[in-house]
Amino acid sequence: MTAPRKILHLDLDAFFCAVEELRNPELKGKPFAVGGSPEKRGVVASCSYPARAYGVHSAMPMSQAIRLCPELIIVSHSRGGYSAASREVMARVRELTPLVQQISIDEAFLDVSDLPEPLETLARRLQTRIREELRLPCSLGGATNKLVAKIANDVGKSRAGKGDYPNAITIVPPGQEAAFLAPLPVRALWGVGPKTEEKLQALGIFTIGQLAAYPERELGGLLGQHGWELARRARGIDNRPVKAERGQAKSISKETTFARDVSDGRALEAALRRLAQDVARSLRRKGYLGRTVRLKLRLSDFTTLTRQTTLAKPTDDDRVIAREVVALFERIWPAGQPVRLVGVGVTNLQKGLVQLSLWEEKDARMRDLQAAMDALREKYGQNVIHRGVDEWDKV
DNA sequence: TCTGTCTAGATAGGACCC
DNA sequence: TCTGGGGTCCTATCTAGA
Repeated sequence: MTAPRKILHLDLDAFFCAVEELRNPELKGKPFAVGGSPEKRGVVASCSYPARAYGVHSAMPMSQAIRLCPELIIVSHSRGGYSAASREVMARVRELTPLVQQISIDEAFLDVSDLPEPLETLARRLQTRIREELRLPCSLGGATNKLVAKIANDVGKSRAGKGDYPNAITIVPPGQEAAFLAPLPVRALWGVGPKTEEKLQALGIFTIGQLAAYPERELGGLLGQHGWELARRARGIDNRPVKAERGQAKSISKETTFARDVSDGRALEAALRRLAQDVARSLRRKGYLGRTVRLKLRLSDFTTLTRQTTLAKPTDDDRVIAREVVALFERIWPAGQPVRLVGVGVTNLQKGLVQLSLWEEKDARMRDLQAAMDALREKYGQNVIHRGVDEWDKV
């Protein structure tokens, strides 16, 4: 019989807020939220624990957050700097074990089965190091699998005292998985969102224990493959490995919500072209080509339409993506209908060797042009610059 | 040549996650 | 009264070709 695995789940507490406090210590102890502005229909990306005491939570519309907490300080999340802090944390995590699966900017799973120390000791050591070296608070959950480790962490954080960072450590011993999960609401289970919760409640299932006791076959009949999977998870069974390598991206997209709904066709088309440019730039930066171009439209009543088209050849070209997405838009937009959000995405990705060389060639030509401009500037002075910019645009 | 069946791929939408 | 952005995965339906 193999020994049970030892898995840790690390979550940086109110990560964006913690980074903002490092940048501006005056925020400490005050109710503040990082996110978009209420005028631009922004939502809360992260909020401080004093703000949470007012009922503010992430994903809440910022306008609603302000109503709940009128003295709420809003910090724009466009200032960035979070990735650098995240990299610092992950570097320390990888010093403990190379078996790290980073699942978002502020979360990771660690497989520490090969280390001799107990989970709690390892969790405490990592937490102390991140706090002392980076001044960032974090919580950890530990168990024999990823599912239970994550839920343990969520439970530990929610049980911590309100008003300050939780800095929690919660370990579920081997064999105790199902008993630990049983009293928790089904919503705590990975893969149960508002819709599935509603369906389960209609069956009289409110807790994970009730879900575990429910006939598996009936769940499968009601929810398909998802039902079978939930039945296993409810018993604390999860054999998924901690995947240290990051898989290849499946899609790249950009979208924008207008501050006010837009019904002017030309303005919408211009927004789509800008997004197509952003997507193409992102593809090139990451070295991908995409073959399927996807349009997303959200109307003022929140109905969301998507249309996609598959190209004969994969691309990372702004003009091709813009052309396709505008054609899709013209096909489905009921002229004059107010639009709340537009999005452009590319799927069917592959690594872009051919196109990349074209861009490299373009870069080389730009470098040549730059060298020529420098030489001219040296010879004739600054007045050659405008001519040079025209040449640049042609490239 | 026409029709039915099967299958794979494309498409659209939904649910969920952080 | 409101409901972001960037992803992944799943399912139902449509369609084209064998």
